[in-house]
Amino acid sequence: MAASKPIERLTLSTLVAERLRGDILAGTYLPGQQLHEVELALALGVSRGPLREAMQRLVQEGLLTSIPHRGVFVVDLSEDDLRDVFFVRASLEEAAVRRIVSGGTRSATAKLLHGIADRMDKAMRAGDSAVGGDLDFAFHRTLVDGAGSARLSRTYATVQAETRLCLHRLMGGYRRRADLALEHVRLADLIASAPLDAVLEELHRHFGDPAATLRRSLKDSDGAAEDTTR
Amino acid sequence: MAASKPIERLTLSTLVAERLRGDILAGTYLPGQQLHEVELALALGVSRGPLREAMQRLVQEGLLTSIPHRGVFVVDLSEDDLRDVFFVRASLEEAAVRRIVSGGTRSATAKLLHGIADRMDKAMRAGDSAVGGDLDFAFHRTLVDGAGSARLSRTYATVQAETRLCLHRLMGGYRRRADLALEHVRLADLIASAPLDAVLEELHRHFGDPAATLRRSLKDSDGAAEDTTR
DNA sequence: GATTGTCGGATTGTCAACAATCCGACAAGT
DNA sequence: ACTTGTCGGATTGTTGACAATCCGACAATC
Repeated sequence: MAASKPIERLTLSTLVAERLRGDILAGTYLPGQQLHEVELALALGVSRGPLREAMQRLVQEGLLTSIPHRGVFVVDLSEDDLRDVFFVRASLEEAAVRRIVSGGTRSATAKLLHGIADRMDKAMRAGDSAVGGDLDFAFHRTLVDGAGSARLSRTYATVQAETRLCLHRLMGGYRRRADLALEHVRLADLIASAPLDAVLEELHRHFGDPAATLRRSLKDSDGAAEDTTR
Repeated sequence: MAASKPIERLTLSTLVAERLRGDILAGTYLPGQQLHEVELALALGVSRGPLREAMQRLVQEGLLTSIPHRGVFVVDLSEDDLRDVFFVRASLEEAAVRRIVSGGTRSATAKLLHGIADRMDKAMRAGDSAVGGDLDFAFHRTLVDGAGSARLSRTYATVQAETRLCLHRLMGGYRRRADLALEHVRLADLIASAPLDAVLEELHRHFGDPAATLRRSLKDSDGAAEDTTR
């Protein structure tokens, strides 16, 4: 007999949090939009208690903001927020890279990253930006997971969620760029065997300058296939 | 007339979260201890709803862990947890140092840090380890705050809280070491004007090896004035 | 016209009651 | 003796009702 995992129990508040997180990240709600408890509880078929608990979680994750006695609102991220998100994301990814390159997970991580980069290349060639975008996120998440630090990964998840919000809010979504997948392949190559400095340099190049990316994005609002970093 | 700040509204759940956080960090509850909702709500004079919301927050902060239908427990941190906490803390502090040294907050941050280090020195000379310990935490928090990143500071706060838990759980509290305050003075000096590499090197030295620190702490359980890092 | 005061409606915050879950103790069956 | 089934008690999870808060609209006053 195969060994089994314990059955995972999920409270209603957990399920509600997951649903809301997905909807927020999918852009279902406008930035700054208020989530009305009574209306939302009715729509989800739950009472307000678990909904409040769920929203509390998302407030902690940075996706919602709560004003006592006024309500809970979807965050409205500014250009400064974008800069901050990118700064923290970059810091976390760098920390992960430092650990991966100096530790025992280097080749395993590179292998996973190569897998994702290849699938991302295929998706891009097939013109499927949505899948490509998801794989882009997965690439970076896998990179951070490669450090083997639960807390680093958990922190990264929240910041990555905010990145998605920034994409919707400030940049009009994930955009395809011709060589984006190849950049990821290159990163995976470097992570496999390059010196730390070379990896970090490429990572920096890969991120670019968030503000400049934003400005280009706003100028090219009719979609000139310009880069949007993840 | 002086300009006034808006009056801050606090929900009961916020107040409960703050109280619980303080009590947990003060070691009021044993590692792994269950917090019983009915009993605790009675003791705090609130209903279970706000208490549940508060506990949800602390679960997100990593101080509590929730098992559906079983209850909420104070986290029981292992040696691996200690390593992880220290790794993430160090990563965040490094990221802060990189930004401070390359940005415009260098001298202001160093000034604040010097102030704290001096007060810490005085407290240590006066034999007041508790104040010294609090100042030690404040030093590092101020260092991270100097990066001017709200998200970095917020993340650091949660990891620092876990550090305090580790101290209680695994190391028997904050211990005084003769030259600890001077180490902080030295760090503040380096942050004021040294090259990045020198600052980072001293920061690494300052942290030491968490596992070795733990082992020394367990061996010296009768208190040989050995270092406990923050 | 500007300022102050009042009120009602919408919404959030809290509470207490009931439902659901889980675990341990005990009984029954093999 | 070991395994399976049942039940009760303790606790958590959810619900709906009531309390509290806030804001905007409107009236009254200067």
